[in-house]
Amino acid sequence: MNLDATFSALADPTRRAILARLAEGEVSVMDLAAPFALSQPAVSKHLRVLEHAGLISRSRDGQRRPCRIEAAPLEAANAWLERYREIWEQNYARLDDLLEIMKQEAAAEPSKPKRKKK
Amino acid sequence: MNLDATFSALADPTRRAILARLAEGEVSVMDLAAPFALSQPAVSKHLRVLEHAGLISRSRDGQRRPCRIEAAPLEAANAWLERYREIWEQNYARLDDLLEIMKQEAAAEPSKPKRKKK
DNA sequence: GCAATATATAACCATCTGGAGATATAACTG
DNA sequence: CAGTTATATCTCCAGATGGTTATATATTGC
Repeated sequence: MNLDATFSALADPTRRAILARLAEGEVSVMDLAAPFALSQPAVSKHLRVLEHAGLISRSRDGQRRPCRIEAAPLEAANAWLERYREIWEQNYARLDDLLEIMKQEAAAEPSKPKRKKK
Repeated sequence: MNLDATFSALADPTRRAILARLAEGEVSVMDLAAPFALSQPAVSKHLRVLEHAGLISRSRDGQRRPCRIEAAPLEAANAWLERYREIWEQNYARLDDLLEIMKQEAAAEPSKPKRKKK
């Protein structure tokens, strides 16, 4: 489960769209390619990137190679991001604090107070 | 808030390490560069990528340009991933189901039963 | 075996990326 | 002003990326 490969694979909008499509179930390569103004080899390349990142797996159904989403790398990416959750929540907390302070200042003194220049 | 730029920025281990460092507070470029076997220009390039993705901002402190983490893009990335949460949770549910079935089959019949082919 | 369909691979191209070293800019220090 | 420190920018390079067209492979159906 390689975060480099995972985030790199997710950095392309075509590949994110492919994953969105696969979230609803298995889809063949041709069917995946249809919505895009892309050649079939280009789509195959994207699928190879996704497969290499472990984000999809493929089976065999006649001549089709249906793709299936594999969520483990997404979960790993989520776990990485989770470590930063407190930061953005903290930022909201700070914003709330700031808004609260501004409200109090506005109530205490309607004129614009000079800011300390640090 | 551009997911392409965000995921692309997160795809590099040096940049993820930089973010991890910044999670603890503002750090100057030299201090950020110290742990890496990288030239200063290389670190500046990484910082430019992070800044372009909105993942960091920079202020001025004398000759220093301290970097600060900006969590908004991380939150956006998290929101994108969140849409797939049910998939990996579902996969665990399926795995649990499968293990349960295998256990029952093993209990019912010790020999290897033939799998239905699709 | 042959044609058709689905997919993969090859060869090529333009652009991007991550690194380097050298140099420029900006701000402090004397 | 001159020297030092912090950072940015320029130029160069090798390799990756995303696209193309052409071609190869695999599977089904006759």
